[in-house]
Amino acid sequence: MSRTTIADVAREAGVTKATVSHALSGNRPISEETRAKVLAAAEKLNWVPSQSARALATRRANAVAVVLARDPEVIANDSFFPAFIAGVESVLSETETALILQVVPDREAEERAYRALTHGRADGALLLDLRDDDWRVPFLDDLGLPTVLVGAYEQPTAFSCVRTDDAAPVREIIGHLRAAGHERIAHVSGPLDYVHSRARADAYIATMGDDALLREGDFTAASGRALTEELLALPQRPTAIVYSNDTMAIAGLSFARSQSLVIPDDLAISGFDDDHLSAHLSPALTSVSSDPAARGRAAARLLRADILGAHPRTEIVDCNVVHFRESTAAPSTASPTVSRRTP
Amino acid sequence: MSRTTIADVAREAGVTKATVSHALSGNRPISEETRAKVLAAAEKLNWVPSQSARALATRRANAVAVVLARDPEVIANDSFFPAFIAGVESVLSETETALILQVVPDREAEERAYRALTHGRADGALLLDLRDDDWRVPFLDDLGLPTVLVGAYEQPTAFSCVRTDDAAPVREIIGHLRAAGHERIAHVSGPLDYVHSRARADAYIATMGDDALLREGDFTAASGRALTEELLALPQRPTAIVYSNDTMAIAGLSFARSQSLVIPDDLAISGFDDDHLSAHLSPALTSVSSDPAARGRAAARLLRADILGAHPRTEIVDCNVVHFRESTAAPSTASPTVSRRTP
DNA sequence: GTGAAAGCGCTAACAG
DNA sequence: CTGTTAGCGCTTTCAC
Repeated sequence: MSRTTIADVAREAGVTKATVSHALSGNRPISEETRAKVLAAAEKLNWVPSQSARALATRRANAVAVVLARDPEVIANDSFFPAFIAGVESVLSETETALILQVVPDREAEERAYRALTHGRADGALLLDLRDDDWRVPFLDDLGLPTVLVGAYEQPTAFSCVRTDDAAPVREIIGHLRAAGHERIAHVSGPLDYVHSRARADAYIATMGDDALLREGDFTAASGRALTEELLALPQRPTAIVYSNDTMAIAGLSFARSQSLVIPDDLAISGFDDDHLSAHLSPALTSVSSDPAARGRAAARLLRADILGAHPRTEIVDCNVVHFRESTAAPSTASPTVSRRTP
Repeated sequence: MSRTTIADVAREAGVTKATVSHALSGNRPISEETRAKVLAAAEKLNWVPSQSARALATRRANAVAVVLARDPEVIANDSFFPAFIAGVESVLSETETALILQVVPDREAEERAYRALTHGRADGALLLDLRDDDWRVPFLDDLGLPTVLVGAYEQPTAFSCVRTDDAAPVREIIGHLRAAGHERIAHVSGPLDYVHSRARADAYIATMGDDALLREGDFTAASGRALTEELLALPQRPTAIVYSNDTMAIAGLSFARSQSLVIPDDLAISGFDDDHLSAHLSPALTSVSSDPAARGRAAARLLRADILGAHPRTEIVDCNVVHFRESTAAPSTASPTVSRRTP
């Protein structure tokens, strides 16, 4: 392992440890000459400062954390997460900051995880899957851990926040469906205590005027199927269903088909998240893409600023784009189109 | 932050720091009575040992790393990765071990990342996306970082390895296609320097007898489309194409359709990885599921053992299952079937 | 501009 | 069974 330490480098360069340290950090003026000597020695000995020693001395871990309290199966089927992480990483790597990922089974484990992280493992955290009145927000505030909320958290908070407008695409889809003559438009939401599910459902209710055709799912294929079955069994069945993710939409589409309904003639369908395969389904699925990587980048930048002591702020990353495809096309419509950016 | 230290707890409990340390670690016999006092004090002061101090003292980071040198877009569209990580985490969380994720743009950055990790950030690494003669293998060996290879690495190595049999499902699919009367069966592979692409392509060549209809793609939809176009333009076009992932298969399927070919009547198609939407396509896509979570768990367990000083060993996680669906069904075949485990 | 020395918070000999 | 004493490898005052 790391047998060579800063002392070896100092000896090799003929200076003291302090000089080596400063030559690398630039925290105090160093003559060009000695700096060169130090760098040469470091290079020669192939030395890299120990992160753990540095973390202890500076009280900074140079790492941020994402703790996920999700079922592994849900993680595996989520198209948002990997792209989000990729975005986060692209920013963190600029400053040699590591990303610590932790998946926990329950709340107790999650609290323990955050406590451990706070004490020397991470300098900040990214909070996903926000819920109304999320317990983690005051908890992390208490812990004093810099945190960025990803999602439209409504309660007052001192944390930075990356939001998107989830309502606009819902309004746009419903508008599109209505223009095509649809009146009985249903919505299959995600769990309504998630703020993003809630925002979409609220936009649906506001646009439709009531929640008679709203059904609460849980983002799994199973719930998409079950709720579609329920909706199609209504005396006045809906002619269109707006789903809160692609997985549920596909499951619903399959079920509707198994009942000999033709999509979109008998039933129009739209999803959310724009899974990379959705455009290739047949019929191609109308969905909302949301540039998770852009949101990851924004979140990472805000967190970095917060850790450095900046004032928390909210950034709106408006990247939701509705892709209208065959699953909502009127029978005559030929080629799929992409809408402009949602306003 | 962590203002309370082990000294505070020791004072509160009326013992020394060493006793506190051992009361928690169990590294030496402690009377039930003092242990209780210590735990009570720790609880009261809400103390959690500092990871960075512990890491420095024990020369162990209690973390393992995964470094990914991939394009963010590829990460976002990969169905293997999130499930694999979830599996890894399920094992790591048992021992409070953190997972450090790092995405790097190029080889230079990757080397730096591994160097930094070795020095106090991580105790081991998981290597994905293995290539023939992968430079990382000797490099990490040099660094002395315990490592587990995920994939069928063929060169001699002192590292532990989690392998699967990628050849068996390819043979099974080709056998199935031949039984259905197909003779001109093509293969669109991933980059052939990836060991898993290579293994699948080799199985294809061995089974077919030649590589006349083998085309090398890069796992992206664009390459799937382009190579399908190329294959379908042949004087004697193939009647079946075996793709090395679902993304390329779907892109190929879309293209074939745009040429008015009927799937599977005019062209049979199969994928790999069994994306969660693949079963819902129309026609449903024949694909190979490989339980990435199981492989993640196996890799994490091997790595933990290696870090503890166990002898490296190779574990075969045989979890590839071919799901025969409509895209390879003979026109008459009614319902999709699932094969037995590949032998 | 550089050196010397004192920690950061914990673990691990070594005593007793 | 418990206390004492050194460090782990770095950063950071404080002198010079």
